[in-house]
Amino acid sequence: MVSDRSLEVLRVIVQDYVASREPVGSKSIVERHGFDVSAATIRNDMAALEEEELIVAPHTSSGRVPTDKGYRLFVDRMSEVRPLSVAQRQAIEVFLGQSVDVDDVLARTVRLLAQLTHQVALVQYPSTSRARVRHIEFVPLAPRRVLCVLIADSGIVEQGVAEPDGELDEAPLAELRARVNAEAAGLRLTDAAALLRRLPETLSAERWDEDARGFAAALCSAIVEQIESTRQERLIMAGAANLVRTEIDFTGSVTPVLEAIEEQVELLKLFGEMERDQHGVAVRIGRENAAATLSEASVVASGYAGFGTDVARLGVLGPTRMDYSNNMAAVRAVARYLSRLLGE
Amino acid sequence: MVSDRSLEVLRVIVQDYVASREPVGSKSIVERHGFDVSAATIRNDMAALEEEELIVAPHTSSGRVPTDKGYRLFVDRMSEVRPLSVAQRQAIEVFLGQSVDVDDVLARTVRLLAQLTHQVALVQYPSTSRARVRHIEFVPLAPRRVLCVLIADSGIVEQGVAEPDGELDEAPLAELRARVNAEAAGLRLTDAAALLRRLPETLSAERWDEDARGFAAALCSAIVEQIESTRQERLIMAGAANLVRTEIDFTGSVTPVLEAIEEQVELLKLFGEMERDQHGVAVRIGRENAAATLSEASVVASGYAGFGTDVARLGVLGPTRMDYSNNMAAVRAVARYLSRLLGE
DNA sequence: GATTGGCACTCGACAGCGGTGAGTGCCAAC
DNA sequence: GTTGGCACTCACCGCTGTCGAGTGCCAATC
Repeated sequence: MVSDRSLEVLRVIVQDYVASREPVGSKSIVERHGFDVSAATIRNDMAALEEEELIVAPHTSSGRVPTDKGYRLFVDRMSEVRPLSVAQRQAIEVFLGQSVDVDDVLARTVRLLAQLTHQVALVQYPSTSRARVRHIEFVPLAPRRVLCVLIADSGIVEQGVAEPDGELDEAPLAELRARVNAEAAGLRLTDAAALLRRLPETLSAERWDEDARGFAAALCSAIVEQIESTRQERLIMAGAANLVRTEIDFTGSVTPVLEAIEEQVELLKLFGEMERDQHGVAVRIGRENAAATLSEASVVASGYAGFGTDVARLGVLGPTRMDYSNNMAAVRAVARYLSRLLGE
Repeated sequence: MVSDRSLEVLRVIVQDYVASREPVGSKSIVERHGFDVSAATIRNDMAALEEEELIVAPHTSSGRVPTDKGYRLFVDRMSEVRPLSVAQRQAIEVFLGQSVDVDDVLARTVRLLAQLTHQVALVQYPSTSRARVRHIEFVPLAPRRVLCVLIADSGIVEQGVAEPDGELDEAPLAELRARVNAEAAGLRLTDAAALLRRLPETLSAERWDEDARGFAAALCSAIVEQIESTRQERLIMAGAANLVRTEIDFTGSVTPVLEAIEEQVELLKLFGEMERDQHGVAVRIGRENAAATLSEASVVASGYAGFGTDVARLGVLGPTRMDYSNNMAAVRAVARYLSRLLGE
């Protein structure tokens, strides 16, 4: 039985606790928030909230602290995601507006997000699992050295040098280039890899002798290698100092948390699982995270769109005691702006 | 007046203090290191070392701790940089051996270095200040959209999309490509940028009308932009958790240290100043660092060579109380291996 | 002259102790 | 349903006393 006023009490408990890091008591609630009831009444409400496991008292007779469940209710029902301030908006535009290449945009993005939220920011590199081939290019560098460039529609570019056994004139190289692009362009990267593995065999035997075919195979397999080694599953991080600053919110140490972030794999999995809610962002709170190391951490994330559909995710990570409203707003705004930028 | 035995005492003080983080006293020195003299004698030696400011006592009558000057003497005169263990060597080969592109190699390198040293590892992206143009490529993506790729001999590849006003057939585009490469290849990036700014004007007026010239100018300026925005001055970091683990070695907090690392600019400056010593690595200890935030930190760094001369530096950062021998050995070995890898 | 044992002294670490104050649960009264 | 009163709990703070590792100094010794 949780009354409306009780929910209001939960809200101020969350807000005050996030602001002060101190368990909040009934008296300070009525004093600081102009409730028209007495402290004893609030105590009754708090008892009800505790019954519902929305708050707990760290020790007998101390103020209350929100539980993960309490934060969850707060996030779902009570936090309006207020738009960013004008200054913050401008910061985004100024900070991201002048970048050229994707690496640079993402590096700036992650730093910006860390700055806006005062948390650790994470940006996943555009995933190639959904990305498609836009263009493949072969550039002769020297005899027996050909630069193979793969351009995906997520904007990423991979390159590598192939060292085929023989040589090939410009004309058949152009033919190969045309053929490869005609067949592979538009395919998903994984499909393109499969195609390229077979392609050399299908070259017409009249015009492609043994050597030329070997040459083509070398180039194709270089591209395949790039597809496979692509940085699809990579995260970049900024703002580690912010996490350390909140060290006190973690029992023990933040070391395992930082390690988990640097390991990436756990975070990538988590990013993959998260679903946007009605605000356009996804939030995982404390023990909602499967990983035990993250049981005192919350993650706010959103997908961002590249040249087509969502290509990857970005977000922030911090102690469960974080400013969800602000962080959700910042993550959403940055994701949107980044999408717009990459979509151009 | 520092005797030979006194230096030996300094060595064990450094070693024991690094190992235990506890100020080391005269008694434990004779006990644990088989000195053939009494504790009182060691105390006299310690008084001499203290006179020379090589060690200090944190409080009256507690064990001694090395000063920056003490560490410096240790590093310069007493630490033989012992080769890595076989297992460590193998780790390097396995970890780095299978990478394809430069981004990937460097990402692996920095993680490996963090793992080998248990410190924060830093790798500077190959500097372009000395790098030269290897190849420039223009790839038509769509009408009025041309991908411009710049390949430098440091191995880095920059790309961006130019959006010229008009259109151009393949033939003049090929001519432009040939011309640009003929003139720019081999130049330092900065010289190439200067050249490319002028180049469109020098195109023969007969075959290049107003529009075509504008088109060429758009492509050239895209390349110039890439040169200017190149990631020359970028650091990647790994092992932040290691720094946090050594938090106790920093008075106050590691937060400012982490911030300084993430800011990059101070570190890049520092990297730029460091000179290799006879071991092939450079070491900066505590207050030797100009930046006040790093006055309790030491940096061990080495340059690595790319396709020619030194292109950038890599190293580790940690508390002054670090295992210099091991870290110097690891940095040197990784730098050498990376150089070999990039030189191929 | 270098080395040694002895001795008084210093000082951080740790545990025990009581006072203080914010906060609680409960209850009877409104 | 709300309120004021009351006894109770417990973290926090500062104080105290003990313990032990380590020092500096000095006179005695090799």
